Amino acid sequence: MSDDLRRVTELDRLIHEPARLLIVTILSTVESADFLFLQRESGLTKGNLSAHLSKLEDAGYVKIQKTFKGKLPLTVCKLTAAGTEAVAQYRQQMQSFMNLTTK
Amino acid sequence: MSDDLRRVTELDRLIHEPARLLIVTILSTVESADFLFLQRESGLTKGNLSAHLSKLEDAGYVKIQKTFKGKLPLTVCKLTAAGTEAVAQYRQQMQSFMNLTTK
DNA sequence: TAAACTAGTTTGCAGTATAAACTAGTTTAC
DNA sequence: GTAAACTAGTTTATACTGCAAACTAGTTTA
Repeated sequence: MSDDLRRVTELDRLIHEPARLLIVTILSTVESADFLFLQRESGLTKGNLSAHLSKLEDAGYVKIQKTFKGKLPLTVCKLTAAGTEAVAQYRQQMQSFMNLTTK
Repeated sequence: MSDDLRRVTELDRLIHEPARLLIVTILSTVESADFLFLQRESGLTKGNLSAHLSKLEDAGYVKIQKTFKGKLPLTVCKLTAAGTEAVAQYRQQMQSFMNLTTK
């Protein structure tokens, strides 16, 4: 009876975490973003952002390129195809869930 | 600029957890529900359900009444006014977030 | 009266989010 | 020239969490 409702427990926890949901959402609005841009936009601390980015990278959702801007390190992040797909699916599942009880 | 987006990190974590989101959503569709009904509907294990209910109770979101059905214990759960309000707010916040990028 | 069942709760463990502390290098001040 | 402050991150420590297995307390069945 509440089989549809139950699917809420199948949400991708990697995306579900608010800090990461924020990060991937920001990333989905730009072609790519460097670390400091993400930090400013998200308001997360460096440590926190770094840890979340590593998880997203491990999951294959974000590609991280380390280069240099002049002599300073520059970390550029970009959603992968898998990441884009995961975000789309998450949004679809969450919206479906919301629609089940909103009306 | 992404101030609106950032609010996603302010979501009530107590409600955000999928298992609890499921529980409170089920509770919001009924006047009250006993433990076994919730277990069947949610598909959660007893231990898990018990632990989540305790958290919701501690938060004041769910009222738990322990009685007996004949000689067997019966645990009846019910959303409190605060719980109903918290769920409504969560839904509103999550929907706002979704609307920011879905469009 | 022993075995199986009911209705839960507690415990143990593995995983998590977070900020503080750290690393490695660069620029500025004196 | 070298000490202090800054940049751009990563690692570590801690406190919290979700989860199922093990347990509790009582009841019914054999």
